[in-house]
Amino acid sequence: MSHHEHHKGSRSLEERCAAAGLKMTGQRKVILKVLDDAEDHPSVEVVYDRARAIDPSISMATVYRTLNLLDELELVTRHDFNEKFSRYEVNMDHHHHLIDVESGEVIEFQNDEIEAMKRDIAEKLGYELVECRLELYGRKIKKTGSMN
Amino acid sequence: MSHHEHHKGSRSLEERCAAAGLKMTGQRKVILKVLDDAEDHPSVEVVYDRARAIDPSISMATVYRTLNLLDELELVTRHDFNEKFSRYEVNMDHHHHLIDVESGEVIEFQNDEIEAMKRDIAEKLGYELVECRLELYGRKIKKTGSMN
DNA sequence: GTAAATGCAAAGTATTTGCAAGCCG
DNA sequence: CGGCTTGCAAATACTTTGCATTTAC
Repeated sequence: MSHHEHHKGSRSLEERCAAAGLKMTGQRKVILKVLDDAEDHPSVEVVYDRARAIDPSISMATVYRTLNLLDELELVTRHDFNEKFSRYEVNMDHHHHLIDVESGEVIEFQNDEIEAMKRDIAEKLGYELVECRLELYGRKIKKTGSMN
Repeated sequence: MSHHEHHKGSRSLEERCAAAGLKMTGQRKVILKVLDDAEDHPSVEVVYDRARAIDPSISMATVYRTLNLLDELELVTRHDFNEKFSRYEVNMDHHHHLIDVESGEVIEFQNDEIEAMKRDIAEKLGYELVECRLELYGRKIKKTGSMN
């Protein structure tokens, strides 16, 4: 299944923003739709491009301001995958990322054992876990035997 | 024990750099010493300040160039702890970080179970684990009962 | 109507780089 | 000596911001 079909209560970003009291301007709607539709982890630049494809009047500043706003509201998550810019993703279910070091492809995964272990480790160090970031960087394993 | 007393074969950064064929200029020696002595995870700015305290002629550009060089040689590790700048750390034993969200304090930890699990997850996704990044962000737990 | 949001351009930060001069090996 | 290093300042790259204008509610 496509992983961005609003599992989380089936509320679109737009609905969640409206609920937060944000004014729904035309530009905002477009940016939110772009984010909602994204199946990847777009950079600001990419969000900007996709938004402009719908409404060319949208400015970079608005994209930045909107993303910062959404980040503060915790409606999106900002990622720094060892690049010089940020990537964004709508905050749906909690998960981590495996980044293909060769292609840059990002794969999402989730693992309950890891979740428990993280909380455990933090606790043992005297901390309550507030947030966390786990990124695996890997190289695709070539299958041997069935060489196609 | 202080964790930077050269466990890794007891070789100082300077020795490891010389072995890599780098020219040992005065500035470089100072920067390497600053890094070797650091018990924390200093930003470029901090490395710069500490280096200048020893030799005021050292420039920011040199600090940046040196850190990039060391990073390429994998003699230091660059971290992005959700700040707008990078922090560096001498590459000793493998470990992860717990960052105190209130004070910014960074605590190092290591856990074999997590290591195994990481490799496992990557493999199940068809990847060979090349690198990884695990950061826990937490809030210090206040002890109840013994209120001091 | 009013506060919030926008576009533009200018400013800000962190980092990199071109170039002439300096220094290690 | 020759090439790696350095300092300086200018250039980059990403992001933020001041301000006048527009817009949602």
